[in-house]
Amino acid sequence: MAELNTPSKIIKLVNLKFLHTFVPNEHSLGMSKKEKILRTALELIVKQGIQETPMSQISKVSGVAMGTIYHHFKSKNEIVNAIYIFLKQEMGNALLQEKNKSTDYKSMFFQFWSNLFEFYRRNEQAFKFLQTFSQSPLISSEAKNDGLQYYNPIIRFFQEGLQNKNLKPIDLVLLTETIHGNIISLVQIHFQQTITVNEQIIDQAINMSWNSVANKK
Amino acid sequence: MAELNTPSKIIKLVNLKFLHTFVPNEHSLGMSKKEKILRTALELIVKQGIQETPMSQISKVSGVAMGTIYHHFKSKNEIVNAIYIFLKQEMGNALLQEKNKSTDYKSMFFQFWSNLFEFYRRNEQAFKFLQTFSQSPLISSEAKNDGLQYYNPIIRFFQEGLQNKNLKPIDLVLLTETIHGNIISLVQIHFQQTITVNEQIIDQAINMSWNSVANKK
Amino acid sequence: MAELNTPSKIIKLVNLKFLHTFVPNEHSLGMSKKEKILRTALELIVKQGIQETPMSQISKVSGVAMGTIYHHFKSKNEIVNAIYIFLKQEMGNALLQEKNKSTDYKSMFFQFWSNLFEFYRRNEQAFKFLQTFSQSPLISSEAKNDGLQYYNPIIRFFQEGLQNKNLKPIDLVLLTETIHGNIISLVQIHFQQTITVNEQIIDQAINMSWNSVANKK
Amino acid sequence: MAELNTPSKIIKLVNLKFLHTFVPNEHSLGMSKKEKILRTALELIVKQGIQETPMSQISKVSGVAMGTIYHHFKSKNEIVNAIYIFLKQEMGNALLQEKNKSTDYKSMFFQFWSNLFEFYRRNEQAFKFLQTFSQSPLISSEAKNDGLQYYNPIIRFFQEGLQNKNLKPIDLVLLTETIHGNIISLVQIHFQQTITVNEQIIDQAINMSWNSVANKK
DNA sequence: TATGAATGAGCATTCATTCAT
DNA sequence: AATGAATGAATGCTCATTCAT
Repeated sequence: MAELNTPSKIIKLVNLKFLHTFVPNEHSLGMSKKEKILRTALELIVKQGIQETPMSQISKVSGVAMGTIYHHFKSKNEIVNAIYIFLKQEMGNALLQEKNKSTDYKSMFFQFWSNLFEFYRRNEQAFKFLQTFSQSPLISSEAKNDGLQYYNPIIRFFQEGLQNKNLKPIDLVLLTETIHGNIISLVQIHFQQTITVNEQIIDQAINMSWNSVANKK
Repeated sequence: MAELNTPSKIIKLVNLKFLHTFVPNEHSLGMSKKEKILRTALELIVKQGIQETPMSQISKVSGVAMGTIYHHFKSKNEIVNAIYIFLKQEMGNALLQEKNKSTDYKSMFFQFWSNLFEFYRRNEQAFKFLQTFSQSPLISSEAKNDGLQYYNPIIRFFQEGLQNKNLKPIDLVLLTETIHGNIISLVQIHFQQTITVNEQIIDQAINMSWNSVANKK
Repeated sequence: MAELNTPSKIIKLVNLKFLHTFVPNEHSLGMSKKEKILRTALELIVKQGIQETPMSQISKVSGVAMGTIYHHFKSKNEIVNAIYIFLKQEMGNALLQEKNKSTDYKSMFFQFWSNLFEFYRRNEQAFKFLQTFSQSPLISSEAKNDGLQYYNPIIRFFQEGLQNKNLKPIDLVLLTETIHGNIISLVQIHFQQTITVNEQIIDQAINMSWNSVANKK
Repeated sequence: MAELNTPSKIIKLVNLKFLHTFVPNEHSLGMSKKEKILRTALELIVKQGIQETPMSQISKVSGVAMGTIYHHFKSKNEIVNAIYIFLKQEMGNALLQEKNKSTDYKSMFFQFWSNLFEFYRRNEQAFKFLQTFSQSPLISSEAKNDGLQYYNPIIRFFQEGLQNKNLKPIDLVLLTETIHGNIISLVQIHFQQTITVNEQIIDQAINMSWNSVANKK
């Protein structure tokens, strides 16, 4: 871990960005109605589930009238999809943050891994939302396809590793899904609080990932 | 993989068991009402989601009257919990099937891995149900606790591996979650059908898992 | 009051009678199924209301199977009517108990008054049931007509009082309903426990009734 | 009776008031939705009983959609309580109407008696509703407590009568309940139509009440 | 843009009654 | 007589969406 930049700074940026991304009107002092709706919906849906979150509650908690919500979004489903697309973007941004200048493959692997882990850790709602709804039929295939693009940098990174024999010859899809799964596992442990996820645990986890794919020459 | 027994036979047994476990009345030739309800509910819930599966549909599809469903189960929720508990049991049984007589640690690791993977692969509904509802607040904590016990054999197996230095010194929780996550990842690839999961892919996947934890002496 | 027999002895007789009236089979050591059903229904209906007392609960609490209940009674309604008829009979019996040998009109008035009051006081369930369902359309008009006959002795007693100028010239229906209402009022005070209904209060109450109708010559 | 104002005019006022009390929006020409719901519910519940009056029927008969009913009232129960509270208010108003300027105690007694009798007689639905549900556990204790206050003027009037020896020394609770019971009895006779309740009968009834409590000096 | 009252189809659940044993 | 599993119509209530203002 010593050679890695701590991801905390990166995430702070991400979080600040998060705070304002929903705001289309940069002149408004408060949040735009649209942002209020999305924030409230995300919070309530993660806490309660989609079916357990009536539009009336989103209206009440956000302070935006029912009719206004429907002015901005065609349906409840559209809100869910809007949240999904936004969070995927955020995740994509987090992945690329402060990429280590080093061209050392292992360092870059650690950087990616850490970026994604920290993004999820810092954005519990985002993590839970994406975990719950990534597979859901509620999310349109357009939104899903749109979301896939953000993995492209990683996929390219893995392809490069396979070509350069930094990685063992493993099917690209298997490689991607497994490493992503490893990150998810650690995030889940973190939020379940079964054990405290400290630097040592993170270190163990990243190294498990690395050892599962690294081509020891 | 050559040294591993194919798990397909095991799973067939499990499935047969599955067919009859719900049947309390050994004299009945067909399925008991209770079994019909649970099977239908599992099928519909996996396909459509819980909220999208009205009790009236479970009644119609299963051919069991509404009132009869409520004679056997207190609520829709209780049905979901009953399915959860049953599937966890099945999973627990699958884990222990045809345990290789070999005391070679690696072989046993492969056996466990394969058992669980094959169980999920052969029981798509079980997999999707457990993926979707394992985290859900709909499942009572009693049911969840009950479900945890079935992992005990694996946990003991990992503890033993740590003690005997078969495994690298890794936190036990991290170890368990990560390996389980690896299996899940492969199952998901299988069901998404992005690529065809053949013996070679399975072999790569198990070896990724093994390499991530094996203590190369 | 001094010249009146204490009604307690009377009521004890009534109660004993009550205990056995439901028992058609005098050889049975326990209660008959029919009696168990009626007793349980009375208790539950008074406590919870009719709609809040499902047949299934009557079955469970009485220990008599659903089918058996329907063997003895055509419907839930029939149970309610059976209870009504039985309780009216009991009331009728109570009215006539230990009638004072004295032919003094006032004494006899006091006797009637006291008999009815004590019957209600000793049989809370009977009182509440009759109060609630006497007006109810659930009770068939046959049952209601049947119930009316038990007031005949009182009606005759009042007619006699009117003829003999013991009573003021008051419409017979008004007379009967008002005096009965007076008794009901006292019973209600007793069960509401706003005040403790002791001998003095009872005395005041009977005298109010008497003063409202007595022809002071 | 000659010295008493006929209460009919009073009641007409009450009824007019009744017509408009439910209307919160003074600009609406017709009844408010809320009023339509309450009126319809009162009518149907009195005619059929609570359990026999489904919300769907209230919706259909009132011409207000189901959802709208639940927009205004949290539950069926809340509707029942709203009706109860409203009717108790009406009764309270009726009690105080056109109070005779005379300070003659007997006249005032007759006035109160007549006011309450006429209110019930003119408002059959109110009478039946209150008779049926005043004891019911469906009515919240808050509503019941709220309802009690409307009897205060009468209670004070009786206390005064006891102090001034206009009335015999009778327990206040007994006094109140009995006189109220007498009124109820007459109203019931009226609605049962066993006999026609004309001025003469009313006169007899009030005098029975008065004779039962008056202190003949 | 914004509001929130109004809509009504849809759902989980209940319960009187039946019937095979 | 007795049993209790089975039935399914009926009910209270929810909630995504519309629309008049």
